[in-house]
Amino acid sequence: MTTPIHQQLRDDVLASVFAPDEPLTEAKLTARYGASRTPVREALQRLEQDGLVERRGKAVVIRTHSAEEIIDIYESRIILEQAAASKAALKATALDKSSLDALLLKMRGLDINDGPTLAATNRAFHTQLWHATHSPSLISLLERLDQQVRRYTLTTLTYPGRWPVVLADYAELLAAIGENNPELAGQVAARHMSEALAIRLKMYAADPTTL
Amino acid sequence: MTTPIHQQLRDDVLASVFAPDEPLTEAKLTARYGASRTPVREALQRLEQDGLVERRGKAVVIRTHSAEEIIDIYESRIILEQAAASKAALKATALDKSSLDALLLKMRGLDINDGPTLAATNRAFHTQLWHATHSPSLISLLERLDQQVRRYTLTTLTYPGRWPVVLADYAELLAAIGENNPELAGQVAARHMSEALAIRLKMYAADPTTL
DNA sequence: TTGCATATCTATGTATACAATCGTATGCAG
DNA sequence: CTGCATACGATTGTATACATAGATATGCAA
Repeated sequence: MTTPIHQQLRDDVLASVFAPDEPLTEAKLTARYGASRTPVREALQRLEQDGLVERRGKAVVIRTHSAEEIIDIYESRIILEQAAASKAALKATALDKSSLDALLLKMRGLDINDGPTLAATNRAFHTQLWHATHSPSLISLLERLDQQVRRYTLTTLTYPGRWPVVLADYAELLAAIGENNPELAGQVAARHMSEALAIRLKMYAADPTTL
Repeated sequence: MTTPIHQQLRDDVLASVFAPDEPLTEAKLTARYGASRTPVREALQRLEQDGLVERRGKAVVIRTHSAEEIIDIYESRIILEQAAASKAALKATALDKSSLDALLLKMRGLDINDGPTLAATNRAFHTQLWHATHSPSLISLLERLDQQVRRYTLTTLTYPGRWPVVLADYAELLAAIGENNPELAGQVAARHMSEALAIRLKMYAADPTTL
């Protein structure tokens, strides 16, 4: 039931088009997207339920997360990524596996300094992995968590020396999935995500303003 | 941003007031709740995002889940309940612990045959446990999963011999939380939820119509 | 000048009119 | 009788008018 305006607005929010304190008034959005208030309101409501915006008093504003909240979400995600990796090791089809292999191959060829492409491809890899679980509930939960913090693009991928480790982790992960070893796959995923969180915390400690 | 009509409609849906194939037309709901189409539409949209209703073609109908889908949700819930128990063992305050103790005490005094009360109190216990994690993301994910299958009230609690085991499990769980043992707490929770799923599967195998 | 009361203005909440669409019934032809 | 085309009806999608509330500015009095 995702309307065009909902997609546009969500994309704009995720692309940080709006400032965190800028009120998203319905009038402004109707002008911007050329629709009437009704679809705009519905889009806003969906974004609110997705945790992307929040009501502050009467106004709707971009939702920001404290460092604690981001860490909390990240910790939940570690749990779910581990579970997803395990389940993927049990449920992945040959097609799933070859898609993941192809993605990893693609990632190996990327420019290590092209942050946005790295981030996008990395996300594609994760998404593909989630789908390899063939578990609608896991997919939905992970998409939800990811979306909530996607705006905080301080990705760990460009952290010095990180990218090769990421590629190695993924290779190990795919190997575990390839041989249907759920424990190992889950363990690798958990370690990988935990390291990402650790780097994130380190970056935050070094400069708390760059969430 | 939860409107009165949204609450009423959700309560009615969770109480199985509507048949799974009955179209929830906006006209019918405006009449039932005495509001105009706009708030009704917003309520329907929220329920759709929560996975309680779905659009079938143009109509909105109660969302039903296949046995596979219910099992899938249950498996995800096992993961999250384990995580929640672990985190509760780390984060629960003295107040959290005493609230849980009080709830368990209350559960011990319940009539073993009063299914609805058993289910309600059991849910209260779980909810309290979730909150003891002080993790907004975990709470939100668990509430989401719970809500999606709450209508399938075929609770395992009235299965012969189950209730005493439940009470024993909870006592063990609270003990683990009391001594801040996250591994044990998580393990107990996982075992508890897995057994519940196993019973559910057994009940389903015996009579596939009673989801 | 400060404090409060009040008026006004702006944005949202609600109702309803209008448009578009989907499903269905109906009629006609083969 | 069956198949398809068409027209109609019901329901949702969209726009807008109206109601309401919250914030802010204004003016008066102390």
